[in-house]
Amino acid sequence: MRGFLTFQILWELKDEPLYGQQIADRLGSRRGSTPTAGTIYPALKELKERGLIEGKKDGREIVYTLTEAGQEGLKDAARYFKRAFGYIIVECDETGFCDDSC
Amino acid sequence: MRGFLTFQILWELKDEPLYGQQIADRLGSRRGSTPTAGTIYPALKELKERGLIEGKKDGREIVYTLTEAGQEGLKDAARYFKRAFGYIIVECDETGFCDDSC
DNA sequence: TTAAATATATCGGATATCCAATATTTTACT
DNA sequence: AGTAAAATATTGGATATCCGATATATTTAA
Repeated sequence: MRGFLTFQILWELKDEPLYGQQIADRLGSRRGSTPTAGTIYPALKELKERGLIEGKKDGREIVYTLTEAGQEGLKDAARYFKRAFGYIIVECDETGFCDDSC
Repeated sequence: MRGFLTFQILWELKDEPLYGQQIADRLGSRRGSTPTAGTIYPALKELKERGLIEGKKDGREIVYTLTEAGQEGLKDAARYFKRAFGYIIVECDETGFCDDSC
């Protein structure tokens, strides 16, 4: 997995199919700022070309789902992500370091 | 905070001073591959120029510590990181999705 | 006091990331 | 049908990221 954007897209598709704008909106609610069209569609295109997601046209939307390879890829990426960065989240919670109180 | 590298460097310095190679080795043990000299030293230089860390020469090593601004910056970055990506770690743990058993 | 090892430093370049701007397609509404 | 809105798509470019190669300085060991 290269970037966090594609990883996070796969993650959002883990449990339910979504179309482009929905994905962008969800990432926006996580990150604080919503990825623009120029960000999200090239990322979806790349994931499709790599065979990790597939899109099905539904009206004016294209609904994406994980392929078999996408589920495997997501699993690998999630394991890596957890191993590489999980300790930060854990330590945040355990020590209260991330609490944004005054 | 821009990248995850600088964020992770600050995080490693949170509790104890470290010098460059130590930082690289720690990130290596987290990530699986150790950042090279061409990666770690420019990153340290940038953090120093932004006033987030300061280095003190100790023999042939330069031991870095967080500045006041660095602690604040780390706190902000950690909060963002947790909000943007923490749910992935949490869900990994709760659902067992990241378990790398067969 | 050389020689090897360790740590730091910098430069060039390949690749990744992401956005603004623009365009096209499709649907919804009148 | 005609218009507005929504979703998708693409391009160009600015910036970030990171490594390989190379170089310098310091320490340790022979």
